[in-house]
Formats: sequence, structure tokens, C-alpha cells
Amino acid sequence: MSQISTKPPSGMRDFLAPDLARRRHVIGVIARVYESFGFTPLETPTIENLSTLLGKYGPEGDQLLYRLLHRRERLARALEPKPDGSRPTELDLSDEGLRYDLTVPLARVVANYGELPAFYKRYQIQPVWRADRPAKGRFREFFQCDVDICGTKSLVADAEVCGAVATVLRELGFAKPDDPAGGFQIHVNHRELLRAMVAEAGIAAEKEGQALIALDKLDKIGADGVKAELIEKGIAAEAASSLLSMIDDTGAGPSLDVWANGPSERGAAAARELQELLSIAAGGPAGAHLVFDPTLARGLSYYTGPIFEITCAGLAGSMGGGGRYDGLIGMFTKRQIPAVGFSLGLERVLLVMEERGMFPPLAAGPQLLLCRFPDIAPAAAVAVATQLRAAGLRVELYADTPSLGKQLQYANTLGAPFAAILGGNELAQQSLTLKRLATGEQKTLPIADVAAFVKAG
RNA sequence: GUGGGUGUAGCUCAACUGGUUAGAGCACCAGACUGUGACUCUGGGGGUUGGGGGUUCAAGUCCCCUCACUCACCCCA
Repeated sequence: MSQISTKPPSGMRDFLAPDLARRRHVIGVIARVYESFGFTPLETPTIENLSTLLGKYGPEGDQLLYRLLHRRERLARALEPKPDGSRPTELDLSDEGLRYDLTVPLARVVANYGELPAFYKRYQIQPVWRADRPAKGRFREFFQCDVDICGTKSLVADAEVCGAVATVLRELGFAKPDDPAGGFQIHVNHRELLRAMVAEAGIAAEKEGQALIALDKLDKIGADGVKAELIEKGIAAEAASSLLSMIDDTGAGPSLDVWANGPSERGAAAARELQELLSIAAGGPAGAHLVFDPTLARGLSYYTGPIFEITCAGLAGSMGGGGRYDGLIGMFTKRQIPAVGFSLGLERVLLVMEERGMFPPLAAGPQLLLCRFPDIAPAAAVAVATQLRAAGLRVELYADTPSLGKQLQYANTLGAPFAAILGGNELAQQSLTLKRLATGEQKTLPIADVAAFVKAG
């Protein structure tokens, strides 16, 4: 096809009015709930310096960054062979990239503004970009809806971010966890507990990441599958078996009590933290949804403490995730500031709501199309439209004057509930003939009364 | 990154094992009612069958390459 493609780039989408009605509805609930928890909004630039982004997400994450090429002279210089004859690298050609998540930009902001509240609680709803391969529910440009609390190690903060996202989902109509119609669960685990398990099993520290990724697949590929993958990654069969013995096939494994009293002091401390978190959250909105999952790993490398992930029936991936990252802000400043956050994936939430038909009727488009006859001056029609809009109606004025049938047909395709007809008779008595499109009934009434009539439905 | 599938009108899809001029529904436009739509009737526009190459008397159909989309896995939100 020699024509220019009219599709957006792979993994990116245009949002037409019906899409936006649903997206804005969900975003509205999220922002309102987050604010009710005392979070204040933040927006950061689309573009960040690569020095900000690199090294925060792990090796795979760095590969998924969209990078901006240098421009003009800078690019020309970067492309020249170096004195030692080597070719330019990615880092020579670019020093900026699109943000990959909202957590790292937050960390930068907290490090950059010393005057922020001691306990900075911010929410942020913006798109992020990942050069991933698109799939169902996965895009290259997608919205994250983050809440984070910076400045405290208290597990109350962990419980609060869990409570905020749980409240959002409940307000959007997601059911209680025990509801057969399909609720949602917030899986929790602890990075330190995972590290203790790996160490206990005799797996080398440098294999830790790979071991955890394999373990995360337990519910999908089973114990044998995990063991095979561990061995494939160069981990001794004995160590692999040892790791798996700490968790049974169902992934349920020993209770937190067992871990809390286990031989590894490090693991015990982590387990006690999780116990405390569950107990703090018990009385709040997240309480019923929290479930300890010893196989939960999560890929992002900046997590240090409790980690979270939201799952629900029928969704392959997760609806959201988060965790504690006490070291990340310290990568941008000498001050070590602990923080914990949670992120909802807007598209994932929308996907599930779509599949389950969870959207309420959402108003969109004009309530009334103003039609007129050719003998009515445009200025007179504009005046009437202005009057109706001032009365609070969403009014579209048909720009031309084709046959009335055409104008009404257009009102029909727009989905406007009403059409108003302005002709010589109506103009003379400052009235409109109002037609209800669904039934065809119509009546003539004073312009001043039209808004109330339309609003009444 | 691995494996599978699909590309035909604006949209959803047909076209038997290769065989005349590639069809239908919806949508769009125009017409019976020049102050009345959504339902009915009639007519009409619209396609180099994703692109390129090959096999053949003949290719939407078979083969190769390429591009795009899509599903599963991987990973994630």
C-alpha cells in the first residue's frame, strides 16, 4: 500500500469520544478516592534524562526505554567514529527518554524539592511508555494511576496505599474477594523474605533475580516447571529443590507464622513485617483483599520491602502492583527517604470492566441539536443556541440548512435525545418546536422553558 | 525474544478442490413527502483482494519474500 498508514503506531491508540467517556469516568473515581486519602496531584514531564531512568528497572527495563535521538549538530558529532575507531553506542546518541513509570520521576521530584511536606503523599495519573511487544491488555503507551507515600517506614503507609487502591476498585464496582462473581485479590510478599529463601536454599546472590522470576511462575508452570527453569538458569538441582520445598505446589506454602519463627533472622523479620501489615490493614478497605503469596516476586529492581500485586479472575496479568522502595530516592540525593506506593493500570481496569459490563450509562455528546430553516438568519440561530447553553444544555447548532429531514437524521446519528426546530413561526414568538427523537413526539414551547424540559428527560 | 493465526469496500464477512466482469449485510449518497429522522421501496458511488516477486493458458485462492495486525508464551500495569 503506497498510501500513508492512518493507524497510530503499534501499541498506541486514539481515544474517540466513547472511549474517553469510560476512561474519564474511571479516572474521575480514582482521583476522587486518592484525594479522599489525602493525596495531592503531581504531573511530571513526558521526557526524563536517561541518567534519571537508567539502572532503576533492571536490565530488561533499560531495554524497554524509548530513547530520544540527539538532534542536528549534536547527532552529527555523535555519529562520527571515535578516536579509538569504535562505533558510537546508544549512550552516545541519546541522553533523554520517555518515562517508563511514575515512581522514578516521583523519586526525582522528592529529591529535587526539599520543601515538600515531611510525609509527601502524591497521586499521579499519566501515560508511560515501554517499547514492549503489544498484547491483550498490554500497550506501548498506557496510563498508570499511582499513589505513593514518601518519608516514613511505618507500615501504616503500606496499608494506606493498599486501602486506597482497594477503595477505588470497590467504588468502581469490583466485588468483595469472596464474591463468586469475581472480586479481586491483593497479593503481598516481602522482598527480604524472598531473598532469605533464596539464600537459605543455597542459591548464589547473583542468581537471585532469575530464581525469583522462575519462582513467580509456580502457579502457571508448576513445581516441575519451575525446577526445570531454575536448573536451566544454572542453579544446582539440590538448591532448586530446597527452594521449592519452602513452598508447596499450590503456592500456599507455610504460613507467615512459620516464617516468622524460622531459622533465618532476615526472613523472620520480613515475615513479622508482613504480619504487622496484614494486621494494620485488617480493619481497612484492603483488609479482606490481602493475601500472602510467597511466590510473588515482581520484576522492578527498586523494591526493598513489602510488594503487592492485584489479580482478578479472567485477567492474565495484573491490574496493578506496587511495593516499598526505601532506597530509590536515595539514588538521587544524599538523604535516604523511605517510600511505598501502589500503581493501578488504567487499561487493565478498563479491560476487566468492559468484559464484565460494569460501566454505568455515561452521558456524552449534545443533548439537543438545534435545526433551522433557510429563512432563519444564522445570527438568530446562534443567539438561540447561546441562550440554551447559558441555561446549562449541551447544544449543537446545525451549521447549514439542508432539508429538515436531513437535519433530524443527523440528530439521530449523533444520538442526541432532542432536536429543536427553529422556523419563522417559532422565532416570531420566541419559542422552539422540541422533538424527542426516541418517540417522535413534539411540542412547541417558549425558549426559556426548553432547558428545564430537556433536563427533565 | 519464541510459537501460531489473519490480511478481500468505511465496518463485519462471502467467493466449491486455481476458472468469465470479486459478492452480501451494515454504513454512505441520491430519489416518492420542498416544515419532520430512526421502520419500508428504488437507484448509485465505492476494491490494482496489504505490498513485491514466482508457478500457471488462468492466482483473492498455490509457493517465496516483505509489511501490518492479532492470539498464546515470556514479561509486565
